[in-house]
Formats: sequence, structure tokens, C-alpha cells
Amino acid sequence: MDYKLTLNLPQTDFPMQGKLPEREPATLARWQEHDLYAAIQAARSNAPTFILHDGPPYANGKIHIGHAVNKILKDIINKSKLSEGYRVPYVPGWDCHGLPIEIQVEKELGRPGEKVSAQEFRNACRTYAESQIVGQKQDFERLGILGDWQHPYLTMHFAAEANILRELGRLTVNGQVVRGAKPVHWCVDCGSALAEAEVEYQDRTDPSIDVAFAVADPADLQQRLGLKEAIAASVVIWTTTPWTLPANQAVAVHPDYAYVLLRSGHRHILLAADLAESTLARYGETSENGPAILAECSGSQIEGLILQHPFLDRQVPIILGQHVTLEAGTGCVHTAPAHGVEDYEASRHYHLPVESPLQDNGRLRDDLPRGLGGLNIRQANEKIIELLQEEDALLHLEKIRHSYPHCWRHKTPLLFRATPQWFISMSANQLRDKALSAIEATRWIPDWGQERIAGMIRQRPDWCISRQRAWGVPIALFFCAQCGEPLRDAATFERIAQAVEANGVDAWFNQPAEDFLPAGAHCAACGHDHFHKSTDILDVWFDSGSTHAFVLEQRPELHSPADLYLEGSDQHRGWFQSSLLESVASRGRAPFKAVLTHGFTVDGEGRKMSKSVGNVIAPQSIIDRYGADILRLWVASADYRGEIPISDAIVKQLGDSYRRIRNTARYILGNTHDFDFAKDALPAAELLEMDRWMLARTALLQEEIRAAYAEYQFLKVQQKLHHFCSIDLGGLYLDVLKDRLYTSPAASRARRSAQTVLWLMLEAMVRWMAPVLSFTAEEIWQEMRDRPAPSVFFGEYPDIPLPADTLALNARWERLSQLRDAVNAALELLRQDKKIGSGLDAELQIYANDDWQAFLQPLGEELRYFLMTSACSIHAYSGRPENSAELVPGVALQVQTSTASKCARCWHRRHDVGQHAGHPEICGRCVSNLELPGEQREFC
RNA sequence: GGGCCUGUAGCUCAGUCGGUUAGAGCACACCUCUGAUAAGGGUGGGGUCCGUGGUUCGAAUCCACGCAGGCCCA
Repeated sequence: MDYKLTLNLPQTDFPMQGKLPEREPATLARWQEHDLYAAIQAARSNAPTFILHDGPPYANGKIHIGHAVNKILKDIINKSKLSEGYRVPYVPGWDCHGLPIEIQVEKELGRPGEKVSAQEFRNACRTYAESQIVGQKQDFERLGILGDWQHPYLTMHFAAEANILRELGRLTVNGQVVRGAKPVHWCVDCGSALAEAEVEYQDRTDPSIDVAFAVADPADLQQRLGLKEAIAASVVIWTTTPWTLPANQAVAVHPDYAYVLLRSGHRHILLAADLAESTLARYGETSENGPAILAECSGSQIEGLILQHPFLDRQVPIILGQHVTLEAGTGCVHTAPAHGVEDYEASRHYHLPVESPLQDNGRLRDDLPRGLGGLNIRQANEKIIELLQEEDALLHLEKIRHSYPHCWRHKTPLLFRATPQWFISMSANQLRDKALSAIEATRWIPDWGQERIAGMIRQRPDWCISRQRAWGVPIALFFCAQCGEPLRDAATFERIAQAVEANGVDAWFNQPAEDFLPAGAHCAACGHDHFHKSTDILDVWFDSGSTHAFVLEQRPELHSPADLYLEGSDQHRGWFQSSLLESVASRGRAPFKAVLTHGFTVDGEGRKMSKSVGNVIAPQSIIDRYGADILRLWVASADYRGEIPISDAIVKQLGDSYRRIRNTARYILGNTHDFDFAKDALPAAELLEMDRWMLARTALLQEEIRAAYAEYQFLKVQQKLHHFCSIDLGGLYLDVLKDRLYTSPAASRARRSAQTVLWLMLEAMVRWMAPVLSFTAEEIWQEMRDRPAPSVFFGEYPDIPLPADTLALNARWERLSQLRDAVNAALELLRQDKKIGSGLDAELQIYANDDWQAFLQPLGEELRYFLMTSACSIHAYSGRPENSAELVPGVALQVQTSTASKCARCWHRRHDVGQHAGHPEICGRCVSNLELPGEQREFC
């Protein structure tokens, strides 16, 4: 007889191999077909909400691994909140306006106003953005991200554009939008000012020059320094941008530093005392006794001293500035307010002109004297150095390699240049202070994010929101033709917003001003009645910074502030900051309660990914080879607070980890194929002891996992889940359980007890893994009998009864487990000696002291099942033979190779095999299990 | 150059207030099972705690200075 047919072996259609790249798309199709997102929303219509507001990716290009990390983290959080019973509306979005799309469209159509009109150009941008969104949306959905993909928010929706304008209107009416002429990064190729996020730094070689500015009135200097006689002297400045010298309006010194007058070559020079020696060394002048100092003074003593511009007919003052440092140069700073932010700030106090002869095209004005007219930057540098030599004002010239701002699109060097721009003032209405308070009221994860963004807000200049471009929301405001003040009229903005809502931004560009301006409008500042229409467009950071207004506040299922914003740590400078500033300026509070940041993806060596290095790993390549769940598991297994490394080795390791989890679920499915929880489950009190213990472990672990999710510590979730599958289950429980599951009568208490616990475990495990291994959890869910919902994502965590005697169970079974480990180690010695193979080849003689005897004796026959040996007898410790091994204090062990016959059914070696006439090949308990009533089990 | 952050086994991570021989899982090696089988079980090896210096009876842990890397800024 083939006794194998009498066993309850596992049966399941759930495949061992994931074959995720093949199987996941089918699961995804099922979710889409049934509109899982909408169905879950409907099922939770009355539940409390959790709102994670999606930061919009830019609608250009394929998604990269960083996008995947970001969206997967969001999805894990959203799904873990679903498991806790929340209603979790998640509306993904896209950032649609801006330069990168313009550049793509320019490649096809040329610049707006050349071959195509501005309106046609904008239409082409819109079409292009739409096409990009289609691709990205598909890729995001393939990751298994649950959200309202059919109704995402787009910054280029007419309604969004209109509401962005309403936000601009609020801030303008409040007096927080101001017009100014400030130096901004200017790209000649773009013909536009750039946002700070659009600037990148590259190394570049520039001339480094030391220039003498002669003191115009030596008598003034004599008096200030208390010199015996008036001598011709020069103040020395150092610069790497000679072309800005025509815009020089002053030389700045620090009020508190010491400055000295000393002799250098044929002239007297004035410079910071601490830099005198290094400066002279640069000129090739060294002296053993140090420089000969003629006089000394503080910076404040020479404030207002008049200097002669070295090659123009202009006299400029010495001014004071806190920004002057002693790190390089001479401690005297060439100040061109049109070309440097600090120069501008320092000059403002002295009412110096903010004028530059540099034009939009990057060339000097034609009317400049001395052959400078019409020169570009490089030509101007050369010509100016020539002029300085002619004037004997050049003290030193060398080449310097330094990092310099470049345009992120064109890779060309940028200019600092004063142009008329619109700003959100950081000081109006105490925006800076209010923003800092809002930061304190927000939870930052990790906590150092708070200090990081606060430091940025403390330092940052006014927010330049204007761009001289075509594709974006217009800065739809009117400003006084005489004094430049914007018209601060709410009704005007509302008229514009309504027109944009109906017809798009073309309404602003195409309709006449009279359509929007109130009759008889006058400038509130100067009374003038003629207004200009601004043709600038808004910084895209203002668009995305307003999503809280046009998404969170507008969609009925959402509200503001959001519970969480979650983006890469670069967004402390980007979206977190623009959203914070816009919201604080318009509403006086942050648009988020908490902000979580993650690090950037790096390769296996911890280096950033770059095309040129060739270490880029595309999410698609991992999905195609391993599946989205592996990618998701990778995200969950990394400490996302720092850099997140990825490499082939890391992904391969995760594949191994995944298989363990999958196979554990498969094994449980196989062993519960004939189990119907509603009919067959046993109450907790009737469970066998080890089953109760494992139930308790499951219940406690579930609490740990829920806590880990609540703390956003997915790494812990992943580790605990995996540890549970491989150590608690594979290495112990399932191993011990096999004998009982396979050999006991199918519907016996012994087997139903195990199945009850296995089922509850699977119910729990599938929830634990669902936020991370979404596809696999769903696949398991579909294999489970009598599932109460069509998808795993409808359910909450199951209630797992915690046995009343949990503490005692833990103590008892942990002690038993330690004994089991020691027995395994002893068995291994025989196995290595080829005396046994399976543990069932062995018989144990356990010599236990009184304490251990009392502990072990009650287990009776079941001890051998727990230790997975064929026999196990207990004797007095005092009777232990000399060759016995001490397992733990008070327990000695002697192992023998069993001489008994192997039962053909349960494979235990038992001496009663063959004693039953009807079943000559099997042991007594197997006979009982076959012919009933079957053996009784209490413990394991 | 400045701000913030990271560095523990081949990999991913623990390591509490400074306190025994620095842990876990995976990978690896060896053994084993063949009724989870492209699975399962057992045993074992593996560490310059980034470096140097300091504080301390005692440092992975605290301090200083470096090195390497990341994000942001100049």
C-alpha cells in the first residue's frame, strides 16, 4: 500500500516561482478593470481621512529610480493607513509649465514669435506635456501605486491656472508681491532670469585680477589716517569678473576689520591688515620683516572716502558692508550693485545707482567709451585688462579655476544682472518670521529636516517669481506706467482668473487691458492713470507651491493642511519651501502637518547615478527582470533617510528574501486547502499549546509591525516579516508542525488546531506585506478561501486573540526552543560523522535534573515531535553516562542511531512497526490515525 | 568655500545612559532531507565599528581634526 496517499499533504495552485514580470500586469489589469481605487474610496466614505499630498513630478521624460522611490514610499504609507481603517484619497499630480518643456518644443518649432506665434507655441507645449504624462502615468501605475490616476491634478488645467492666478492676486493685494530691480542669475541663451533651482555649478577658468582704485583726494586720506603728508595711495580690489568693472559704483570694506597702508612696488596701497602678507606674496614681494606699514585704521574710518574709477570718468565711494570677508582677496570688495546680490544690498543703503551697461544679449552697450561698446563678456574681459595696464592700475593678473554658476539647460555661464523682476518679499507682513514659526509647528521626519529648512528660510533672499518666457501662468497684473507699482485690486484679479478659467492663459495675452481694468483706475502710489500689462510668466515653483490651494482646498475628497508631504531632501529648497511660503503668505500657516524626506539613490559604491559614469539603473529594467514587488521591497528595506544604494547584488539579495516570504505563504496555503475557518476553526482555548504560543507571537508581532508602519519604519516591517517567515516559521513552527499536519486525521483536533493558527497567520501576514509587496499580497489573497473582500486592500488588520497565558507560554516555549537548538547542535555532530541523516534516524536519552524533569515530563511522547527525533526518553540527571553531552546546565544528552524500522507512513523509526497485522509497514500511532480515533495531541 | 546628513561583516540593517567576547537576517562554506523540491532543515566561518588624536578605569558610542560619499547653497 502507498501510505503517502493517506497523508494530508499540502495542495495549492499558488506557484512557487513568482514570475512577477509576467504575473504582475495581470493583477494590475484586474485592479484597473474593477477600479480598485474608486471602490475602496466608496467603501471608506465615512472613515477618518489620511491625506498624503502628492508633489508633482515634472512632466518631461521617463520616470527614473528616484521617482520610483518617491512614489513607492508614498504608496506604502497610503496602504498602511488603509489597513488601519482610514479613508485615504490620493491624487497624483504633474508639474506642467516651465523651461524644460519649452526647450523640447523649441527644438521642434523654434522660439515663440519666430516661426510660430506665442499662442501656437503654448498649445504645442500643452500637447507635449500631455504626451509625457501619458507615459509617466503608465509607469507609475505599473509600480502598483494606488491612486486616482483617472483624475490627476495638472498645473496646466485651466482651473488650476486660474487658481494659481488667484493666489498671485491675494499676495499682490496683500502687498507681498513687489517690483524690484535686483541682480538675478541671467542666462543669455534663455534671455531670462533663472530660478535658483535652474542654476548648476561647473568649473570654469577666469582671469583673476587685482585692481588699484586711486584715492581721489589724498588730503582726505591724510586726515583720516593722521599721516604726516598727503600721499598718492590706492585701494586694492580683487575680482574674477573684470567685465563688471564698468558697473562699479563703490568699494566695500568691513567696518570692524583693520586696514593698513603700505608700500608695494612703486605705489602705496590700502588693504585689510590680515591679508597684506598673502597679497604681497601674490605680487611676488616678500620681506623677512613683513610688510612696512605706514598707517593703520578700521574700515569704518575710511567710509565715504572717494576713489577714482580706474578707467572710466567716474568717482566712487568706499562703503561699509558686513558681507566683506578675509577669506580671499584684499578685504576691499569691488561693488557693482547691478551684478551681485550682496553688492546690491550693501549699496541700497547708500542709494547708489543700480546701473549696468550690460544688455539682454550679453553685450556691453554700444555707447560705452574706450572701445568697450558692443563687446561680449570675454572680449570685455580682455579689453578691460588692457585698459588697466594702460592706466597702470593692474597690480596682478592670473588665471583661476573655480566653480561658477551655469544654466542647467544650456550649460553656459550665467551672469549676475539687475533686471526688473517681480518678487515675493520675505519681509512684507513678516513672511520670514511667520514661515519660521510655521516650520516649528510642523513635524519633520527625520527631525533634522527642521533645522535644514529653517536655515534656508533664515538666509534666503526675496523670492523672484518672474520669468521672461512663454510657457506658464502669466504674472497677470497691471503696474503703473509711471512708478511701477502693481495695481492691488482684488476684483481685477478675479476678472482675469475667470477669463483664464474659461479660456486658458491666452485670455490674458490676447484680450485688451480694458476687459479687466476697472474704469478710472489710478495708481495708489502716485495717482497716475496709465498701466502696463505684465508679460512675464510665473516661476513654476509658484505653480507647484500653490497646489495646496488648487488641489487640497478644491477637491471635495481632500482638505488642507495635508497630513503629510513626502519628497526627496532636495525639496527643502524646492517644493516644501515654495508651498510653505505661498501658504504662509496667503493663509498664515503651513499647508502640511508633517513633512517626510528621503535621500537620493546611489550605486553600490555610494556614488550618485549619472549618465556619464554609466551607473544609472532604470526602474523599468528591474521591473522587467524581477518585478515591481522586488523594487518595492528594495524601497522598504533601505534606510531612506540617507542615501539609498542599489546594485545588482542588492536586488538579487532581495529576490532571495522575497522567495522566502512567498514560499512561506505558499506552504500555509497548501496546508489549509481543506480548511474553512468559519466551520473548522477552533476557539483559542482548545488550541494545542504550541499553536497558542505561535498565535501569541503572531499577535505581538502584528502590534510591532503596525507600530513600525505608524513610525514610517518600513525597514523594520520588512525585517520582522522576513525574520518571522524564516526563523519562527520555517526554522521552528512549520518544521515541527509537518508531522501533525500530514499524519493526523484530516479533521482531527490536532490538525484543525494547527490550521486555525496558520490561517490567522496568513490573514495577518497578507496584511503586513500588502503595503510593500502589493502584487504578491493580492495574489495570495486571491488564493485564499472564502475571502471576505474582492481585494486585500479593502481589509483592515485581523483581530488576533492574545491568549490569556501568553507570558507563561512564551517562557515555556522559549525554554523548550533553547533546548531544541542544543539538541540540533548535538545531532549535527552525528550527521557530520555520517551516523545519521535525518533527525528521525536518532533516538535521544535525556538526563535531566529535577527541575528540568518536572518541566519536560508532562510533554510525554510529544517531546520527540518537538525535537523531531524518533524517540526521546527522560532519565535522572544523576544517571548520565560519561560520554553524554551537557546541553544546558542540568540537562545531558546521549544520542543513538535508531535500530527500529522506519514507519512507511510517518517515517519515524519505531519498534512497534509491523505489530499490526493489517498494516505491517507502519507504526502504532499511524494505525490509530488511519483507523481512528487517532492519536491525541496536547502540546505540539 | 558654507549649511544639513551618512560611514558597523560580502549585502541590507540593529547596537539603549559610555560597561562582559559588537549582534540579526541574507549571501557564503559544509552537512542533511527528498512528503514545501528551481523548495525545506542543521552547523559553521566571517569585523581596522572610515582614519588619526583626545576625554575616560573603560569608546562603535562623547570631543576635535581629517578622509570618503550624498543633498542644498555660494
